[in-house]
Amino acid sequence: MTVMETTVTGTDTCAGPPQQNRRPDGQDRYTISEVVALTGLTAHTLRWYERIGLMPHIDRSHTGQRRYTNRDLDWLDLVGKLRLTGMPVADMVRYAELVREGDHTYVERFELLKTTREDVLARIDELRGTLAVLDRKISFYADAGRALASERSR
Amino acid sequence: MTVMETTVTGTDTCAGPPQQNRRPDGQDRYTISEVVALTGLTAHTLRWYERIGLMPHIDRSHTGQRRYTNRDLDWLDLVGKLRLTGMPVADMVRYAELVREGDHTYVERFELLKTTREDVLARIDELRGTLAVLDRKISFYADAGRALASERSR
DNA sequence: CGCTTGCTTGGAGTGCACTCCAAGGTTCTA
DNA sequence: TAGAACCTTGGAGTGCACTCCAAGCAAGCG
Repeated sequence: MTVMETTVTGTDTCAGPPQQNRRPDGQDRYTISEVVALTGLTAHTLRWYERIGLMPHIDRSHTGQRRYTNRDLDWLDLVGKLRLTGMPVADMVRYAELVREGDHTYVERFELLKTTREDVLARIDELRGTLAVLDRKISFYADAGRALASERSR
Repeated sequence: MTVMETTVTGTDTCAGPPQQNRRPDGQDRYTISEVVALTGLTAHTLRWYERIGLMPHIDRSHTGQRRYTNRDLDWLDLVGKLRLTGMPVADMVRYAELVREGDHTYVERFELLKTTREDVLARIDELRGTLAVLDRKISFYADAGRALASERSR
């Protein structure tokens, strides 16, 4: 047995803080509307994620309705975070493919995450730059406002 | 003469750091391709900005070609910063309208800038949150990689 | 059982921010 | 003065990330 089999295979979760409102593993078969409530995504979006390969194939009830597991919710949490970074959906799909392809893709996943991290840092810097401009203009308007007020009170 | 007339009317620039590659005021009549070179925007986008009211009407040569001024470049710099904040174009158009409408809109402009500032701060926080998740996953992959390497060397 | 609410599908539609096109006039350099 | 490069317009097209639709089956309740 290799290290990869025990540590990287399958889940790719390396779970974060424990999630609220979940059922214990074993009874974790959520309907799509429960997942809507838990994630804030729409049912449309959940089905669309599945169609484009951003989700694994979701388990189905005997009549064909989707039943999501805790693992699916973990994956959606990660996708949510990646989406917040501004990562394009196509890149997230690529990451999902790498996970599905198995252990031999772990270097590529690692690189993808590091690149994303750099992008986030760059974006934060960019935003700090805009903040400087914004603050300059805001204090300009504040000064103008104060001057106007003293003008009025004369 | 009111304070507003001298400080807020017209330019709305409250200039930032001096810009490179510009001609002195008075000889500032740039063609669209010069503005493309200076701003990194495309000519299409510059014309589109004008059409939707994000730019004031640009001065024209006697044959109808656009001639941009230093003031137009200042405005484009501000628009670029606002765009970097993620502000929707429609909101930037709204801001441009307020500037055109004159001094009595200055409170609304002030509020808009402060709201934008709050949005930027929130976005930075959000990105910091994603950074935490990213760092956790990255160190997970790094550990898996190191473990695999020592496995191989045995 | 009937009723309401929920879930299914493929495909079409939406909103945003550009991006490009055709057909023709303008400006510059040799 | 010829040719290349640049500029003009309205309107159509693009790519992204959803978002919605119609028509029909499924689930839960009195």
